[in-house]
Amino acid sequence: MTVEHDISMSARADIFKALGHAARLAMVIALGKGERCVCELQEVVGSDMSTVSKHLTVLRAVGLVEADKRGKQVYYSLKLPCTLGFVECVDKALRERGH
Amino acid sequence: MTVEHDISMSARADIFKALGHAARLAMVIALGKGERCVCELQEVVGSDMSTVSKHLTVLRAVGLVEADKRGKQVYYSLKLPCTLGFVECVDKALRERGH
DNA sequence: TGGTCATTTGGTCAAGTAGCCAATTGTTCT
DNA sequence: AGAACAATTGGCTACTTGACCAAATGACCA
Repeated sequence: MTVEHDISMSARADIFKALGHAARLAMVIALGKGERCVCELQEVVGSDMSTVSKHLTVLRAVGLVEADKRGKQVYYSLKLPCTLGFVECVDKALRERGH
Repeated sequence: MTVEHDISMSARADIFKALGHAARLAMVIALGKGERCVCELQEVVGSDMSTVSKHLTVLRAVGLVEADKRGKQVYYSLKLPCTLGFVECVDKALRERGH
């Protein structure tokens, strides 16, 4: 068997849903290069810090990222690096049909 | 470089978004085993056929699946099989924290 | 041609999501 | 203690989504 069926379909879908937003996906890709604090991620996506923080809450809720508070800053890191592999496959498909 | 940055982030995110719904993800997983007509997919997810059809429109719009009309039926097939690989990785993570 | 079956489309409504601002929490520095 | 900074939370509004029903399309069969 390749794909398991005893895991809730919505639990799986929630992970995709969390990645289904340009800002959140951009942050996950940035985290692929190493941990970043919220203010650094804010620069990546360019929106209000409160918005960034809420996006990070979504990513944390599904276990895609992990938060580590150190001093005044909170550092986020990627817990599911295989996400980047899928992004590459998606990119390949998008390139093939000419973005 | 591992992840390209000249491809629109929202184009990528739209693919994740399309997968971010239990019914759509279930259909994609079912299509991983081979092509299926809409009525077969309807049995997989159990909702109204019009709802299933709209979900399939979403998947088709982002290029995840392909439609082929043969006689009265429309057969859908999976265009991005690497999706299944990511689902497996997601499953592994979900299992590790005890679904 | 008329009927039936598979699928799609249009419309409506309830529910969910994203963004911003303002206010709050918690930490460091003086 | 009080100022300054990083991050989170609450609240509001605008927008998007999902589900169902009803109606339309399109293919096959009698």
